[in-house]
Amino acid sequence: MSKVTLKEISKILGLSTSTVSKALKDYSDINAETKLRVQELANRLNYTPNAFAQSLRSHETKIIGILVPDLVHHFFSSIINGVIQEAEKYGYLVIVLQSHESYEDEIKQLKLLVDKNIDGIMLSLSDKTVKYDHIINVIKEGMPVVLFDKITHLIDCPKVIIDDRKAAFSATEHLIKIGCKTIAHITGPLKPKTTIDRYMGYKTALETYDIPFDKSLIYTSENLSFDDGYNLTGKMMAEHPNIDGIFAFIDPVAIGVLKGLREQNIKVPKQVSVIGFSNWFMSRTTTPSLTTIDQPGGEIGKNAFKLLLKSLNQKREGEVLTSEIVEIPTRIVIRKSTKVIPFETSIPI
Amino acid sequence: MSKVTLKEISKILGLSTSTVSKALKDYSDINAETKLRVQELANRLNYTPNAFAQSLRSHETKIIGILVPDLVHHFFSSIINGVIQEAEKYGYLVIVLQSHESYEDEIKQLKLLVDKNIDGIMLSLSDKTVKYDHIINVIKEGMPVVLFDKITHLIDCPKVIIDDRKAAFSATEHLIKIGCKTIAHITGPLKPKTTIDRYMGYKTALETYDIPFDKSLIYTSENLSFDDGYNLTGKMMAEHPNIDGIFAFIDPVAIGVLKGLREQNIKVPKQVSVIGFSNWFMSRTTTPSLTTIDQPGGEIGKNAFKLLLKSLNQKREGEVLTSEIVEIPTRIVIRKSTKVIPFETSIPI
DNA sequence: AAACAGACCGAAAACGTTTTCGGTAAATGT
DNA sequence: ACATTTACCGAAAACGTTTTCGGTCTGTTT
Repeated sequence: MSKVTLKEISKILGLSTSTVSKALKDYSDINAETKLRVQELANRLNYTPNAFAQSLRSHETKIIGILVPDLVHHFFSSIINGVIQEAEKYGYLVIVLQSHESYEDEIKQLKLLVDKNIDGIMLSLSDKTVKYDHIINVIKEGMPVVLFDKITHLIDCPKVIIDDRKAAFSATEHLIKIGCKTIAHITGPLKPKTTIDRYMGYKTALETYDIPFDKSLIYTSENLSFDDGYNLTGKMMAEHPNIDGIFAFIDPVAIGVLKGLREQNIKVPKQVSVIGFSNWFMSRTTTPSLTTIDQPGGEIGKNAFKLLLKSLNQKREGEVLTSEIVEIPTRIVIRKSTKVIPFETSIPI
Repeated sequence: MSKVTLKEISKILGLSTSTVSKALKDYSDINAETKLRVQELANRLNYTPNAFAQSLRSHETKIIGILVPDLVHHFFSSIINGVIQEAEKYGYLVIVLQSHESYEDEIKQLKLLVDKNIDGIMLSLSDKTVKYDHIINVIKEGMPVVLFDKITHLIDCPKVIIDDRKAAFSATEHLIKIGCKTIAHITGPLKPKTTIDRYMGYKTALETYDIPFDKSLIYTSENLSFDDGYNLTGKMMAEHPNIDGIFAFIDPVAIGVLKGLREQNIKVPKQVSVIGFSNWFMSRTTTPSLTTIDQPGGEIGKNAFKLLLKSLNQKREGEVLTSEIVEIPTRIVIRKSTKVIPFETSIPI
């Protein structure tokens, strides 16, 4: 029932707790035979050290926290998956929290983690967060923090990102290379840096290929939803019947567009090519299947944990924490919603 | 930098740590003025009690663990979401672990949680798990455990389930009511109870409506995947050209079927009605959108935490832990992949 | 004036571990 | 025979909190 302690083992064996502790940790100043006796009894009694007591002494929990805007998302859940997998290798457990895209919640949840004295924190900013004192303070107190995906360069700490701008450039470039002349872009609320970067990537690609930028070809999805994409399609095609390429900043919107176009009897990709962003699970199940940009969530998670681990070690050694930035490469996944481009199928970017 | 402790506060104020501790907890034997002085200083110094020390004394962590087969799943992530939300209300944090459908991993991860002395565990069995000693032992040691979704009645503890059999019955019944005569069922590897129950629900519905059961109408998807559904479609329609209804035991398979049927130019729902199970996010984005059974993951998670909390309280009070079973209702979501049934749109089951 | 009741505070033990610093006994060296 | 090393073990402090049990003052009652 109740857990075995060092004291009990020591009492049974007529030893001191110090000796028992040292025997279990294979100290050199303990007789080999004593060690054996202790270890054998500990095994028989199923002894496991009390984690609280250890933490109290060592100031380490072997627990880290991850705070994401929203867990129920393929992208974030695969990041968490990557973190958990990597953390497991080093004996760390992971507490998961959500900010629900709320600044106040982000502050609250962060405090919860800090108060639990966990070893480190990984977080992706909420879209509403525009002040960063709560995070900067936590770092100042000596807590290792790693930012990923939704980041800001106003916080000095290790970060894992994908280059949304570069990826959006590639997406747009792909549409250009298959011959699209009038390319619309569906963007979102211009708060998160990622959304802005995708917009910029689109613009840069047009410039690079000498296609005039037309602001009226920019549409905005407020809810990042399937329905938004579906509803915007009518408006887009009415205002610009000559659109032959659409780059949506996130897959569900692109899938909504696909459905909208089909209902208007506009052939994809013959008449209009559509490309999304994120490679959601369902994007390969649509008809036609969706060309999109793959963001490897698992890789982001793994690398974020690796950076955190590095900070943890630096802290233990009393070194100053570095602020490395790791960029995870994305790639374009070409499926059936875009016209074929000869001699190429998948371009790493 | 380093955290403030009771001792430091007491030193500054010329009090003992006991007095400071009691002042902060509003004990009645402390002078009101002293309390104020202490509380004010504690606030100014940003004092927060050391969680390790508290846990060491109280034997409580205010942390619980949840072990799921696979986090990157809409169903499981929404369960976890429900758990986290509910746990937050009571000041609990949640450690998330995965068994990856492996029996060995399940054992390993469970041990990790137990060794961390967390307060309680919620788990959904891996498909491979057929022995339950590792869990029963944990319960015997006094750890509160709640099972959800993938459960077994061989473990005596609180559980949260949906009635897969009843839900599958409704799904099949719906096909029957809209006039389907030859109804195929795609099932999976018959290990998890949920899969078996869905199979049984299908059979029971046929019996109830006097439709002869034909074993050759049962097909098996090994990987629960979109591709499986897609690939099985040809075989099904070749062997049984008169099929007019298909009940797939999980949405991605059903969506694969949808695509397969379209490629064979078989009209859905005119010629064949298709129903899935689980209401995955994408099932409403397909063409035609998929009729399916909704499993409310959030509700399952919330209720599982509530049961765990009850166990936690019972343990604290020294009472014997009860083994309540909560059944979460599912409902059929009727979309466009099944023919319409007059005078009914949504049947709660 | 003796006895008593509050009011207020502190000493100390406990939770279980780890690690430093001695200490004892035997073994080795001169 | 004495000094010194080696091998082994234990005492004790420390991590930070909580709570029991007294203890010392006042001030009040007979």
